[in-house]
Amino acid sequence: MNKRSLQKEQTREKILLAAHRLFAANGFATVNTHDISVEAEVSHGCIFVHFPTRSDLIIAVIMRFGEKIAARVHVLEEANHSLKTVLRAHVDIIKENESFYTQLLRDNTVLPREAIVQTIAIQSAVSHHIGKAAHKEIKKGKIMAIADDLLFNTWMALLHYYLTNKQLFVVSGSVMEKHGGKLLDHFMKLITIKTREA
Amino acid sequence: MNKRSLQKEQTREKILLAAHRLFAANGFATVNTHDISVEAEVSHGCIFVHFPTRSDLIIAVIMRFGEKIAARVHVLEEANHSLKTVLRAHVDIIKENESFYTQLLRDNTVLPREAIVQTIAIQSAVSHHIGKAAHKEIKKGKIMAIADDLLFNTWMALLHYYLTNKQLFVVSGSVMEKHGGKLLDHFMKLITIKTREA
DNA sequence: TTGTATATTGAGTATATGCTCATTGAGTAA
DNA sequence: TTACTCAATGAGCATATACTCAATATACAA
Repeated sequence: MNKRSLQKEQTREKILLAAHRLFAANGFATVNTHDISVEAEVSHGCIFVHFPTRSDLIIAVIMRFGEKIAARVHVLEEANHSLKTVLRAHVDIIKENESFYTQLLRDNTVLPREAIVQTIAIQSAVSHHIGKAAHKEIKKGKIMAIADDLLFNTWMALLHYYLTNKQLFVVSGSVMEKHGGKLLDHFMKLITIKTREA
Repeated sequence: MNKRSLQKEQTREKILLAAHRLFAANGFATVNTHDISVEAEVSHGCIFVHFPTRSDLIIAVIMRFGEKIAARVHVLEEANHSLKTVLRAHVDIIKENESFYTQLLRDNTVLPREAIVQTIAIQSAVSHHIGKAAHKEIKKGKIMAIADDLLFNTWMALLHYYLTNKQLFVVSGSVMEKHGGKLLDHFMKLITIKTREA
């Protein structure tokens, strides 16, 4: 690979990273291509050399994010984790990417179609692992028999509610950091079958 | 009141109703003032005679919506309803205003600050009634002892998740119509204390 | 009936922003 | 060294859209 195409690759990378940072901080709707070019320290026109349209750039940033998350989720595949372990890992993955993930939820309606498909794909992967772990514990009689979709949706709903309404729960910083553990315990308590002692 | 100011009032009303209809159908971010003037059958400039800025119009529409909901919620005040009855009423109120309410959730980030305050006020009113009904049933030992905020947030989270991700649950029409009952039963099952028979 | 007040109009302005393209200059191959 | 290639530039274009304002039409007061 020669110096020229290496340089091009690096510029593309700078733009992607700058866009990711700005989207995570300010959302997809408010960040414009000019802001991105300044943050990436390239000219405005340079953006369009690498990405034909603003939408294409957004899609590229989200696709890359999706791959990163997918790789993280994939680690759950091998081992035979308990439901609580899987959910804790889920919280951790979100925590590591909280800003960007939150904007993805908040600005979902203004995203290009391909980007929305990607966000759904991420959730499907998570759903698979949660469903698998839940099944085992339902069989063992540890947790209540709840339809797959309701169990998953209730968990996702809780996380998404805290993320998208962040301002209600923390002044600044990570919601998952502050409330993730509590949410996990709460959810487990709701679905666990209480065995009466004595 | 003379004919002239009556006419003015009617025009203002036409604009508010038209804006409400378009916002409910297409969201706050995508509907522009021109579309609203066409829907209201007034000139574009007329919008700004009644509302100095687009934001002011949005705030007016949302304030009116908030008052409408508050009046509906207020009915719960008097009687000594069970938690399930209160939640069912909540689902019904949302169902009656589902399109607009959903857009309010979806476009929350692009709304003017005053409008966001209003949406929080609506939720506070509901929260109050749910909390009151829940307390009684916790005392009676019918439902689990869960912190007020977690109980309310879990319920809101479920509803909001189904509303904002509508496309996952219905092809068209009302999500609450189709899933409201199921969600209610599911939530009650989660928080109810299971008494072992025999 | 006539003059004034005002609700409404719609062409026009200001601005934001995605996108283009002729130009530049550094890298590459002969 | 020289001719060519192409990544990068940034001034400029096209469009969308919130908002203005002089002109108009209608209601009201005398």
